[in-house]
Amino acid sequence: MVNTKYEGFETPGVTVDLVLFTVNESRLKVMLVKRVEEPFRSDWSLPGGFIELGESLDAAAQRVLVEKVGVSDVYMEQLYTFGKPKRDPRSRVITVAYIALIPWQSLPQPASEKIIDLTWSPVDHLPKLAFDHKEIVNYAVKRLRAKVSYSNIVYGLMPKQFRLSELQSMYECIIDDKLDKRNFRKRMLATGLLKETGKKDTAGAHRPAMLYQFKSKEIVFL
Amino acid sequence: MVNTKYEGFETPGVTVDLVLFTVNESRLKVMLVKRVEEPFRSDWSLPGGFIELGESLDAAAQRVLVEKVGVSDVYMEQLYTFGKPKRDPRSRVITVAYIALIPWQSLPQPASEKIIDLTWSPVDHLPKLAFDHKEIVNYAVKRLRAKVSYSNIVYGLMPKQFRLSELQSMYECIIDDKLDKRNFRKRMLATGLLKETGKKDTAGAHRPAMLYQFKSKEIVFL
DNA sequence: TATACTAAGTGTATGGTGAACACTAAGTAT
DNA sequence: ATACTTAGTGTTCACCATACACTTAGTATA
Repeated sequence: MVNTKYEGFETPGVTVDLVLFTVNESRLKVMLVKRVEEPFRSDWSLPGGFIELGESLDAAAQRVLVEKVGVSDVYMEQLYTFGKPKRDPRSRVITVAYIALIPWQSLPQPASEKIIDLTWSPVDHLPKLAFDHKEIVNYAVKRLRAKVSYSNIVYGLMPKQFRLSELQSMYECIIDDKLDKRNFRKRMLATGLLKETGKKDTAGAHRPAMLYQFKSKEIVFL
Repeated sequence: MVNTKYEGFETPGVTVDLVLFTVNESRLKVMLVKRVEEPFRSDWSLPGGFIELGESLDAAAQRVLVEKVGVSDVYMEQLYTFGKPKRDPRSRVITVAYIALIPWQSLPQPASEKIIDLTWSPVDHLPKLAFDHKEIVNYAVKRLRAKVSYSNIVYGLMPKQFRLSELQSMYECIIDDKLDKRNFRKRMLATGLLKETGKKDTAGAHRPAMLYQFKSKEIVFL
């Protein structure tokens, strides 16, 4: 904090931007929206919005999530604050970036007229992005990949019940590497964070798999 | 980013606040400055300041460091952004908090007339702090303690050359726990980040110790 | 209804890493 | 010369991560 009063200073704008992750078709993807205004008109960008005065940063991120994606109650955490002076060519804008995770199954089907200005892009084949959004996405991917290895953060991408093989391929999509099945199962069950549901998944022409779920929604560091 | 223009919105103030760590008298300490104005007049607070329009967040943090502490070229990283609506009772202020590390030996001696409004407080015996600064400090301590265990971030607190026993007690002060001498030395030397200087520290009535230094100033994750 | 197909599910051996643990070495002070 | 202080050094053991291949239980189809 500082002793100086703020009146008389020209003040920067403050936004939140969301890096919303999902996994679909075995790819880690982020949500992008098409800009309809200059600058960067018709480029892709992260969903975001200016914070409102009575609203905390977390609340602003939640609001943007509801407004732009139509979901709530997903895992979200603050990522980093980006504030280079020229990141928005119009005026000084500082953005507090958030990561959010959403299971593909939980996504609402977008209305058909809106689908054109919303896309899910694989993180390793991003299109040109507006502002410094590519930098933000890359930073977010780095954080997510790191966090996957020392926490159970993937729960945020899983449906309520799932096969262990689905959990494994979720890990594999995120870290972009293969894992050993037996070791993976041992490690996961050893955490004590999973419980059998008793139900079996009988889909597919093969032996049915036990369905599991997380005991708790809390994120835990291993 | 968002499509809406920002003109016409009442905008929040944006500051940077510094959690500046050092270790002295075997205690992990943070720098605090006494407030001279309302609100929280004569309470302790973190050094900070409003960002200027042409200035990046990192640059603002550097500037505050130079202005308030009189040092530069120290390890610094962005910590987190705090933005609860009522954290400043006067008006909406969002603060981007930074961590900085400085070896005690590198601190300039404060001019005697200023010393009264600057103090170094052990992190586990903080006085009452202005705004939400206690929350910020606690978050910073958590981050520092975690990071110490998986990186060589302590280099930021060490003088150029040091005995391994000094390095060990630096770790011990930060994590507030004792370490085994032989295991510590093995682990540190195994990182390959240290090199012998060839010099010995002959101070003290005992066997002289080899002086070491870090090969590089880069922070490395182990 | 037998056979092919697919994914589920399971155990062991090995190498590496972290933790516990105590004595000798090399100086200074008295 | 003796006491004192910190520097410096190796080994054992328990645990964990890794590598690795076959049997099981269903469905599909010939």
